[in-house]
Amino acid sequence: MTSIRTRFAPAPTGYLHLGGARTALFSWLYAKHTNGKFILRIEDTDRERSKDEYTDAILKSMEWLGLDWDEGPFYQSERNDRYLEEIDKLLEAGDAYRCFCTVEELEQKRKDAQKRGEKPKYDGKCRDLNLAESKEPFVVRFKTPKTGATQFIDLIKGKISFDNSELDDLIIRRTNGSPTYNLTVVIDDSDMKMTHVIRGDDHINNTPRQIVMFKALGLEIPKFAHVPMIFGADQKKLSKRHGALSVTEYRDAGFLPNAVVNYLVRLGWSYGDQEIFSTDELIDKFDIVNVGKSAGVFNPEKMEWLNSHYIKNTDSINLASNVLPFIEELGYKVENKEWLATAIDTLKERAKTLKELAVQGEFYFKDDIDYDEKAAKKFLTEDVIKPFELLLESLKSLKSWDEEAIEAVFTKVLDDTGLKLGKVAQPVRVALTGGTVSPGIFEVIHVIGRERVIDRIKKAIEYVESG
RNA sequence: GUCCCCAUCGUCUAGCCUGGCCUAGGAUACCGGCCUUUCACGCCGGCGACAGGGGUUCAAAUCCCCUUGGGGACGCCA
Repeated sequence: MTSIRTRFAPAPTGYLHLGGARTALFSWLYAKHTNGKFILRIEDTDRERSKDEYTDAILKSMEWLGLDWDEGPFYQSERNDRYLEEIDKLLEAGDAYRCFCTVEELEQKRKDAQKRGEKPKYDGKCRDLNLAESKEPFVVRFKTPKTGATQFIDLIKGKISFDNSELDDLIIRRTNGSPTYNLTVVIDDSDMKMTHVIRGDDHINNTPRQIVMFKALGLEIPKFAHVPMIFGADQKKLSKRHGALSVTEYRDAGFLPNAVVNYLVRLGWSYGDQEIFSTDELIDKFDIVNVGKSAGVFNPEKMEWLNSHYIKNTDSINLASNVLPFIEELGYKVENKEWLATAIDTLKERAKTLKELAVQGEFYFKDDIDYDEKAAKKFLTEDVIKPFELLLESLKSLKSWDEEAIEAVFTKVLDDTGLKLGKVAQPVRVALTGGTVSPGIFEVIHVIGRERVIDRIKKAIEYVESG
């Protein structure tokens, strides 16, 4: 049995978005699962809209997601001669012909057809004229069979059939001489020996057109698997209107690649009731037969939930490098990664994104604490001077600076003052963090460190005394 | 409009192929409780779906047909 070869073939006309990423992921997983090869191909035949900037972004996004390719990236723009060669063959064999109809003419015919309630398609005016090359601009069209039907077994959708009468003679070579998508895909998928074409189901309508060309060129037809679309909350194909879309945007918002992959894979694919999958597990368990037929709605909350899961379950020391950029974005510098990891330990149960984590831990990184007005008014009152002074004294001389010892200090102060923990902890929290919400107070004290804790408590006392 | 595809909680889904174990399971979101020094986490509980109608069958979420609804494609874009 020949080994399986799949591909991802984006057009560099935009950033890699969630839908494309999922298609790439399915394709990649299927190749990995079957011990096959995953090929990356950049479909940049549309010179007007293709941009290097997008190609770079797509490659970066794939790398970030961990979707590595075995061959490529191949660029269609570099394979022009190959396409023209096949077009000539088609022309010679009478399977294609030159068409001199103008754009305006075609536009008008489309409108008329629409008016008559028909599917707008080329009427075949030049089909049997056998026109030779001339100075007039022309395109080359593929001569689609007029009768019969073209069908294929889609690995996801099942049997799909089109009447050939539905297909018109599509353009395979533009006036400017460049080849078009449906032809280049066929040649590339054949040249690159693809066994499985896994792509978005917006390509279902292209499939019969490609199959007739595979046949005309005498090429082997690959298997097809059309994965359903991802919709926005309005049930419409995911697009710019739906807000954050591109993979890089999620990276910059503080998502972990594992979380994005895990979310994407579970949208349209399942393995019983399991929700959390490691990459190795996915490679082991992924199969096209478990991909659903229907479109899925993108649900940001569930992706956040997965992200928080992965944040909680990643070692803080590993998380540190991922968090650093977000801390820097807030304008702080952190040199000591070990220390940062201890801070992250206290924050990661609470954050849905790395960005959130950095913001919630801001008091760890900044020098001067600004009090939240309400919090200060409520908690930094005369009553706290006494316990604060007691705390200061004990903390200054505390032998081992660990959470247990710090807790013991509090217990002692509570005993001496007869106050309840809440009465002391909240004011301390405000003194140290500026607000009323933070990780556990003993961990906070531990992480902030003796010098800065003492400094902040002193400042709080001064604040109270100065009214 | 024409062709193609799709249809289980708000959302992602299990179950469907190979009818009975489905009083339809899980996850997320939401609501409530417990835990608790705050907020979270965690744990426990609740809410909530087989689009409708016909068949076939002793029996249908599961098989067949129709209707309805939704989406996609109809480019010298990919």
